[in-house]
Amino acid sequence: MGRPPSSDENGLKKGPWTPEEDEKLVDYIRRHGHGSWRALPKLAGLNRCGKSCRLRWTNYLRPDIKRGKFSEEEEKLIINLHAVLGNKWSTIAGHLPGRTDNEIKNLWNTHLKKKLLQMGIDPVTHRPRTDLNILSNLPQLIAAANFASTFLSHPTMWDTTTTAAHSTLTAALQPPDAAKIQLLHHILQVLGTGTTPSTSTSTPTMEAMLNLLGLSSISPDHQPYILDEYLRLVEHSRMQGYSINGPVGGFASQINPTHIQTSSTTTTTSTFPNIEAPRHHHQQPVSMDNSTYPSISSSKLDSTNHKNTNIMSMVDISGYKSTNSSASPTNCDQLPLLVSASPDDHHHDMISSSVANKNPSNKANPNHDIISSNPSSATSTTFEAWGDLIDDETTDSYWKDIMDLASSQTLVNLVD
DNA sequence: AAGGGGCACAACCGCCGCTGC
DNA sequence: TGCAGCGGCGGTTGTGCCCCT
Repeated sequence: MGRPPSSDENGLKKGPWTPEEDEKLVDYIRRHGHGSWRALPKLAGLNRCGKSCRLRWTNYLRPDIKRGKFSEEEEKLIINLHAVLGNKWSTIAGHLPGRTDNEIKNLWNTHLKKKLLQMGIDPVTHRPRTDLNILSNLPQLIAAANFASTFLSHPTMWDTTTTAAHSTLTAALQPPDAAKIQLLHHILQVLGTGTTPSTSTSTPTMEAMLNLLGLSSISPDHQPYILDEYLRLVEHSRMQGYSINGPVGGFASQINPTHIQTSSTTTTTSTFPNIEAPRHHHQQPVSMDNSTYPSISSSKLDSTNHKNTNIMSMVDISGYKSTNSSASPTNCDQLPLLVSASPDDHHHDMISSSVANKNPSNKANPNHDIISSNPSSATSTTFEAWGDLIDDETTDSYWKDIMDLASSQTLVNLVD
């Protein structure tokens, strides 16, 4: 462990300390105190720089150092303190007798950070991870994708506003992003059922589907139409050669219209007539086929019976709610407070964390009250949400994080 | 049994702020 | 007031160990 023995340009030794050096240092400090660290090495007969001696003493040789595994209480305390103080390791260490800042820093970087990430908590902000904020926007994003698909298929529907959205969305739906769409489907599938298609025997209700897709604010008259588009998008992805593997395919098959149920009735195949039978527009890309929507006139959702089975509420970050009102350093029984994950916070988080990176003193988090995420109050429009996503220069990292997330059981745990 | 990857952690590096001259 | 020295701090690196394949 440590580094190979080496020396700097002044001939001073660097690297791991030998037992002899340790003994010399301890012996000297016991008899004389450390005094000036700069002068100490010479006086103690050490061929080290003062800084190296100081670090060795404070991080390793000090007699009051408690070594060994951190207890669960200590870990909780560190998390709580970090929520309040940020990366002020020395201050945090001051609250843990016998522990050094270096030790705590190492523990944080190798252990606690991952632990929080696994819990879906951003270790920097101690808020629900921003990718989860993105996830809270996914219904809107998917709805936007559906609209895009709609516009692609119905140029006559375009007006100046939608044309702009269309071009944005068309770009967003280019092949490289088909994989993203597939991933979105996958995630939504997980969010929607809390299980994988291969193991799920449940069928989503129409209400659940609509909420899942963020369509609750859309006129009920148009909802089946949009849903149809959604399924068409899935099919389109298939047709484009972006194989919709298990989960996504399972998702689509789960939405078999013959099994979609409203809260009180089972819809008939007339809602999605193009699902069961081979659909002519499956034979070509979504792009300009304006002969679709055979179902539009006949498909009517029972809008009077629109029970709001809000699937997204299942991933409401209120699940993270902490009951304490302040993250007191002395309260180590609870995990640190978490704050709003409302989509509005997203960019704010990005900015503040960016500022925090410049100014460590800003890393400390105020003890905000928790506001549960509310997809309905998300980014003002679906197009804006989509635009935000695809315009954001950090999009790639979001996707990476989402992929990480999707590959873990975190979401399932959240839903649970 | 061997190799590779991840983890743990000691140690180094560079910057910042305080203090004394 | 400005500057230099020093201590302290946070970030990063490098290496041995351990576990898994």
